[in-house]
Amino acid sequence: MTDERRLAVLRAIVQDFVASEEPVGSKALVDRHDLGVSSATIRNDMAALEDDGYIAQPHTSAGRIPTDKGYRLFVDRLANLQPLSPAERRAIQSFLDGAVDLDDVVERGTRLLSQLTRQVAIVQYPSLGLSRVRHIELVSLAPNRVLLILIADTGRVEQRVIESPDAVTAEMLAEVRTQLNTVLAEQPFDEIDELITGLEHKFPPAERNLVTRLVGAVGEAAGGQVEERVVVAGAANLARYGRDFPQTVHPVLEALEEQVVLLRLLGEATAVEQVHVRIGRENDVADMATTSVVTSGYGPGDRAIAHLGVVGPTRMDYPASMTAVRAVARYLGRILSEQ
Amino acid sequence: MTDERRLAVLRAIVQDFVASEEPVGSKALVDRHDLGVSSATIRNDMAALEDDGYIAQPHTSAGRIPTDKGYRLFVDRLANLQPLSPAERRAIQSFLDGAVDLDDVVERGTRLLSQLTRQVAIVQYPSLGLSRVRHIELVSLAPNRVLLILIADTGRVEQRVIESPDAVTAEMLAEVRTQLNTVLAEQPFDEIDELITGLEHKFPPAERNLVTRLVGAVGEAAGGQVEERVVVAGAANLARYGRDFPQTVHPVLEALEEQVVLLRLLGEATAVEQVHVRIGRENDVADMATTSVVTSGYGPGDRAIAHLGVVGPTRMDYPASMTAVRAVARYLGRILSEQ
DNA sequence: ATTAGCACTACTGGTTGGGGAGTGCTAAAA
DNA sequence: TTTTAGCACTCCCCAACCAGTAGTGCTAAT
Repeated sequence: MTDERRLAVLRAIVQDFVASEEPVGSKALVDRHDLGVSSATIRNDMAALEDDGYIAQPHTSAGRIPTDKGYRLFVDRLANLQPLSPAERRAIQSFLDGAVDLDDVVERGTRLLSQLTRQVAIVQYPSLGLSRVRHIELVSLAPNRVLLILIADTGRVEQRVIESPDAVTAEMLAEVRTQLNTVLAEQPFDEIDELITGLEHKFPPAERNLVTRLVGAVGEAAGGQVEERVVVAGAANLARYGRDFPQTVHPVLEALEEQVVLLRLLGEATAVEQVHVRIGRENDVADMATTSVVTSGYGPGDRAIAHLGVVGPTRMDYPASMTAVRAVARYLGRILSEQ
Repeated sequence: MTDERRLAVLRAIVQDFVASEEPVGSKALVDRHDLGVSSATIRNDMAALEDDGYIAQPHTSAGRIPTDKGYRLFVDRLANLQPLSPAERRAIQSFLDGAVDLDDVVERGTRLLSQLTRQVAIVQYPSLGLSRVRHIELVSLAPNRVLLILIADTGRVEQRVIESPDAVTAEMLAEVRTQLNTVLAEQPFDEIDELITGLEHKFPPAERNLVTRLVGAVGEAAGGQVEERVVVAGAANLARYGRDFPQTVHPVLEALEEQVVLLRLLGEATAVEQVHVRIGRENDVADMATTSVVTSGYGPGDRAIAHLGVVGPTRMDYPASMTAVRAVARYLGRILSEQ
């Protein structure tokens, strides 16, 4: 019994099961793939694969379905990512080219990804913490109310209203704006805190109170994971699978409404260009034990400053999802580098 | 046979069916509501109600369920909205009080509404067209790239990047900004187009090209329904009902991802304080024939400048939904008027 | 190491037969 | 005229049962 054939059998099982959504038996396998041996031989191989935990039987006398471990082996060693077809490539291009904004880019990217994979797509905005300051703007809304606008080099724009106990004059505002921009321009957001400490001492004592407050707000807005933003699209695709894991779809949908969960799913900083797959229980969100997540980092250079990915049932078309995720990540990265 | 009793029977049927999700029979009715007559009498009433199209039988020898027409009569004449409990009132208050931003308000409002009703909640941002300009800001991002920021009196902030063929100097930008603000401050957004036509003639010919472009972008951003924004939360709640209308949940979820559909659902300008109900086929979205929509306008004054609502199965708790929608609309309106 | 053959298992789908909830109708009572 | 008790009837629901079948594991032969 050659080891390669066993792997080929596993691959065939995964492919057939993903396609048919039904347990696949030895007979069906030899019919649809020319493995060159009889179904009896395949049965032996399957028994071995089951012993090793790669596949399982829903019940005796049923076909086999891949286990999480089986999928893992599949994506690690058996999945060959075919490149996108020129048509797909063009579709992506034209879909993303019309974008005018970062908002637009992220929005379209998410929709695109969900349509491409027919699954739930998640795209994170470029993380502020990993970007640089392009510009800071302060706009007076009312005497004691200032709108703070942060613009990052990725094109991301964040705004926040700051309430001030005292009235703010236009001159003060202009002065603070200038100071902030000279000190912070082109600096990484995550160094803002250090850079602006003590800035209020450049101002006359009477204004210090206000300046401290403004500066504090800048630091806060820039600092936290508070300001991570994530967009989801294609939740309807989950329902398509509903028939199979019916009572599972509700908690999953619920989980997908939580920012925190989304960020956890997208995972820690991976390198750009590297596609990550977490299968079933591998992702540590309780309600997601029956789903898999395919993610990738993306960014303008070779550092990932944001993540994107798709969520679907463990029984998904991994190669297709991985190619799509990688492709969209690349395009978004390219767009970011043009900003 | 008194007419009132027939209505009471309809009310009882609606209430029981909403609670139990099962067809309700004459026997069960007299058990749970003291109607003072026997089940045989109720049967007669039910036959009459069925003749008039208010209730229907899934099949012979089953109980009755309300038809769309029945629900309609129920909400029009039989539903008595009980006021919120003090506890609920406090919950809403504390939930919305923490909001710092308009974004925050809308976000929290949507979540609140979906939790209150356990249904899908939709909240629209205050329509730009119906707001007034508070401030317009132009920020130079790159020599030929300008960030346009529109701030409305509702606190809504819109931004848009404008590409310019020629380089823009800081002085030009400042001049345009001043002009725009003097002309437009406190003016309604939907009059912007008229107000800014010809503005470029106030500038030297060399700059006119650019000014036209900037001004055009302002008009465009302000003008269209393009810039309506809608937020959805609680889509997971749809799945709870999945068991009942199982293959219906997918198209509904899909429809809810389309901005256009959402706006159609929220409907045309209703007066503030007035809760609207559209039942089943009454709302003209094809995939929504089995869902009902409860909406209300909201705004700072007595004019509705935005809408919000919930979407659920036709078999929903209308009184509860209507009270919740009305309450949240009121609170949001109040918050807007404080901006 | 592979394969044919065979006994065995358990799901699937169709059929059958109470049991029950609910109805409509009729005739009597109020 | 309205209400009610009684009763026959309908049709769903459920469980049991029954082949039919797809699939397996094992054994013995190639």
